[in-house]
Amino acid sequence: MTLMKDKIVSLADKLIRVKGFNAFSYKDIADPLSVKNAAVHYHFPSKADLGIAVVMGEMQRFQHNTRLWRQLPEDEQLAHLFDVFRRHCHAGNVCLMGSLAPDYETLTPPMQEKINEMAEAIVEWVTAVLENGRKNKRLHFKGAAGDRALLVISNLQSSLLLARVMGTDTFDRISRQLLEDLRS
Amino acid sequence: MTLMKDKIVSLADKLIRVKGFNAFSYKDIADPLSVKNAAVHYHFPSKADLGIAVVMGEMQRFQHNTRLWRQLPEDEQLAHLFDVFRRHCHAGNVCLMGSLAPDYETLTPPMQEKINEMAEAIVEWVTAVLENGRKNKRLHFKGAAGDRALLVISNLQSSLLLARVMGTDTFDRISRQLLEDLRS
DNA sequence: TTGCTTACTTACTAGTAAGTAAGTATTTTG
DNA sequence: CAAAATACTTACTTACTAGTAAGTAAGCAA
Repeated sequence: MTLMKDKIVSLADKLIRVKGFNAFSYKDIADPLSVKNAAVHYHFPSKADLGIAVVMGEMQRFQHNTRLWRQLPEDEQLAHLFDVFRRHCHAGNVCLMGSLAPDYETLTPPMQEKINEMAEAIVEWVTAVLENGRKNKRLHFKGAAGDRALLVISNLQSSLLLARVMGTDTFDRISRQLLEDLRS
Repeated sequence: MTLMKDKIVSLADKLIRVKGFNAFSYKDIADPLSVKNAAVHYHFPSKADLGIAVVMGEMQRFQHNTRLWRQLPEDEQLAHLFDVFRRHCHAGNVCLMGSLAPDYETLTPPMQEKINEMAEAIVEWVTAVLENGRKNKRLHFKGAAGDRALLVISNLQSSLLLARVMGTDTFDRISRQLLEDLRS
């Protein structure tokens, strides 16, 4: 767990969320950390390696968070997820999926694969929470839980994108509506 | 109405939707059209000029379509909009907003401005359709029409992104769910 | 037919991209 | 204490980027 390695991943994560994967360079990482671009290549030989590390970092945070929330009622677990996105919104970030999906066709197959894994992990978790929440009468919706999960994720992702163009209250308007729909 | 100029815009539109604005170059446009990159610069001095032309083209198509649909019942107007997105989905495209929003911070202010205009035009139209549809009992939903419009647009946008990563049926699952929610 | 405009090409610049080979200082290990 | 691994730097390459300056061929206009 080198310090520098973590700093590189963390900065790359931020750059992907703010500028997009194809719009940042190794220089954008090396300069703020006061190292040379070759130092970044030492830790991550190719840009795809760095991209994969960023996605894996996000997956670990997601797993860590959802474990912390496991004991809570399902509507509160969902509210916590919304809150993660809200914080990103106010930091001017979009979510990793929202940033990487448009660039998907320009990425290497191994990186595409990691993005697929991340997407499936999130869908799986939201589906389970919705399904259990409906059983416990804490959440109410029509149709299959899997389909509804896609709708929820799609909204969270896209409201961050819209918020960037139309202002941060866009996120709150969408997510409030969405959470109210599920609670009543 | 030069032929070449239209071909350039049309190809740029496709490239933005498939690879993203920062991932294509003038060469990607010049080569398939069998001209030199300077020819592209002749028509569009800077890449931002080209980007603006693409956004304006999309706005014109949107205006043209919505005018054609004006006489239809609101739920059918909405279904037509969904269909435009469905066709993009099956062509492997994401929508312009979905592609340009992640890159927003890397774009020039004039181009950001044009994207804002496009977003506002779409939100305005969907809001009006939802509002009228609720009056005519053809659409049913809770909350403000403007908030609901954001939710609808957010879903259309994001389901194209998710479809790219998780397969095209993702789009259909989300949009069916969404349209059923509004119709019942 | 002279002159202007349109739509390019040719040939180039300056800058930046990812990536690498070889060297070095520092720490770790047998 | 010597060897080897770690974490870099220096210096470089190759390839591509947006963008430009100058020239040209074809068509139209007075």
